[in-house]
Amino acid sequence: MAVPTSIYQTSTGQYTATGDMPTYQIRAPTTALPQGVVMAASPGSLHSPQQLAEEATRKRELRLMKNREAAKECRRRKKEYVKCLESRVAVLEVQNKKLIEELETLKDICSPKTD
DNA sequence: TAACTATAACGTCAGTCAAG
DNA sequence: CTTGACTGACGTTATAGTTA
Repeated sequence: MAVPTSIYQTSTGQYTATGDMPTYQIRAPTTALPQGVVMAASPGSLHSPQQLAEEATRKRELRLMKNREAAKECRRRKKEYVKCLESRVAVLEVQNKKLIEELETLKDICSPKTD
């Protein structure tokens, strides 16, 4: 099943906002591990099925923990992006209102008098 | 006050994509 | 091809507001 890519996602995964608003490019390499993460022993030192199972479990827990953090960060960025869009909507609505008013004024000025 | 509803935040899975 | 980061989708949980 194909998962549709987000309409607000660039090819590199950053959120973008068009127009005057800032562009988010905050994807940074995550080098630091969360506290409490123990690095694996080198693969060559694993032998017994017991050790292999423990290694698999450890890898899974590490993956889940990283994904947990990634999901939090992803949601935070998305919220920020939505906020950004909302404030842009507000600005454009004000702009639009002003332009409509200006248009009405110009119409009044330019329309032939009918007395 | 208990039962219900709406909403937000979360954790996990599965899929995509870019880099190596 | 493999791997790691990212993110949509889904189910769960917590919390606040509403109603009988």
